[in-house]
Amino acid sequence: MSEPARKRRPYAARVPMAERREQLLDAALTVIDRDGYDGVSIDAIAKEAGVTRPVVYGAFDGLGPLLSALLDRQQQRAIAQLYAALPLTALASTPRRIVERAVPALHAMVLADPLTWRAILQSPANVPDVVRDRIESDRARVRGTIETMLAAVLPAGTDVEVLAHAILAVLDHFGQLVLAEPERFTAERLTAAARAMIGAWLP
Amino acid sequence: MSEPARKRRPYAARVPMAERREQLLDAALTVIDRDGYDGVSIDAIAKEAGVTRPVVYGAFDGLGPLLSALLDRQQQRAIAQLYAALPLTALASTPRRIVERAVPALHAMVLADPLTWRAILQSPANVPDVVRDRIESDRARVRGTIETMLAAVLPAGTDVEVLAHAILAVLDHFGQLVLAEPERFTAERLTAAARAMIGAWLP
DNA sequence: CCAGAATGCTACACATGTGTAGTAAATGGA
DNA sequence: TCCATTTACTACACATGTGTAGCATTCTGG
Repeated sequence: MSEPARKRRPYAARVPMAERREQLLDAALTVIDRDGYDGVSIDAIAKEAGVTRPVVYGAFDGLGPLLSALLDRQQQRAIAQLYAALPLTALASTPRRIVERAVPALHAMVLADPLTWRAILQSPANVPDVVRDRIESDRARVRGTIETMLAAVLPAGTDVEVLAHAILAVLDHFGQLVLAEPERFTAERLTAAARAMIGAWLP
Repeated sequence: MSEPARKRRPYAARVPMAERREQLLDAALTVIDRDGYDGVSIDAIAKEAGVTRPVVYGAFDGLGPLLSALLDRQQQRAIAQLYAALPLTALASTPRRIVERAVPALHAMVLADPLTWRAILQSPANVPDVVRDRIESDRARVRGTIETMLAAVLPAGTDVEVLAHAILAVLDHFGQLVLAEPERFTAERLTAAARAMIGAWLP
C-alpha cells in the first residue's frame, strides 16, 4: 500500500529577515493589485510569497503593521517619482505652465508604477486605521501645497480650501481613469481637459 | 441547583414577509452607516434587526441579493430626491444658472438623507459585484447627462467625456465633504467655489 | 565537521461568518 | 376550539482567517 506519509512541505529558500520583509511587501502589493484590499490577509500574503504564516508573523507584528510598512515604502517611491517627474523649479512658474507640465508628468508617473498608485488611489475606506490615516494625511499635505499655490495666484478672498479639494479630486479621478484605461485616457487628452478647465479663471 | 435550561430566545414579533424585508433593508443601511460596508454580513444584519440568520435567508437569497435590493430602494429614493430638488425645467437654462441652482439643491439633498448618500458615495471598491455594477452604471448615466449638457454649450471639438468625468468627480467629492463636515462645507461655500470654477470657460 | 543559532514548518485552539435541516411556537380560519 | 400554516429558532457542518507553541531543517562559524 502506498504509504500516505503526508509529504512535508519543501522548505522555502532561507532568507535573512531584511530581505524576507521586502519580499513579503512585494507579495502584499501583488495581492492588493490582484484581489483588492479585501483579498489581503496574512494567509494570502504568505501563500503569495510561498511561505507559511508563521514566517510572516516573524517579520511583522500583524497585518496592520505590514500594510503600514508597505505604505511607507510605496509612499517613498511615489514621492521620489513625483519629484523626479516634476522638478521643483517648474513649480515657480505660472499656473498655466504648471498644469501643462504637471498633468503629463503625473500621467507618466502613474503608468510607470501602476501597482503603487492603484494601492494608493484605490484604497477603500476600510483599510486598517494606520493605513487610512497615513493616506489621508498624505492627501492633506498635497492639498496644502495646492492651496498655497492657489493662494499665490488667486485674488484674496477666494475659497482656496474648497478649490484645492476640487482640484485634488479631479487629479485623483484622472489617475483612476489612467489606471483603468491607459489607452483611452492619454496624457494629451487629460492635459487638454485640464487646460480647458482652468481656462480663464486663472491669470 | 440552578437548572441551566438554556433559556430559549424570546420569539421576535412575527411579521409578514414584505414588511420583514423592509425592516431588514433598514437594518442593513444602519449597519453600513455605522460599520461601513465591511461590517455588513448576514449575521450583523440579523442581529441589528433582532432576529436570527435563517429569518434573513428566508427573506433574501444571500447578502448580494439583499444589498442589491437595498440599492434598488435607496436609488429610487435618491432619484426622487434629486428630481424633487432640481426640477427638470431648471436644466433648460444657462450653465451658470444650472450651477447656481444645482449645487445648493444637491447639498440639501445629501443632508436630507445622509444614510443613503453615504451608502452610495462612500461605497468602496469591494462591495459585491451586483452592487458595484449598479452604482457604476448609475454614475455612468449621470455622467451621460452631464456630457449632453456640456456638448450643448461648449464649442464642438471639446472633450466633453473627460470634462464630464472631472465634473462628476468634483460633485462626488463635494458630497463627501458635506457628509463629513456639514457645518464646515455649507451650500454657500460650495456654490461659490463651483461658480469660481466654471468662471469664464462657459459662455 | 559538527554544535547551536537562525529560519521554516506543522498543528492546534480560537474566532467569525455561511448556509441549511429539523424543530418549536404563534396565528388565523374552519 | 383546534389544527394547519406561517414564521422563527436551534444546532450542525463547513469555510476561512488569526495567532502561537513546539518541532524540523538548514546554515555557519569555530
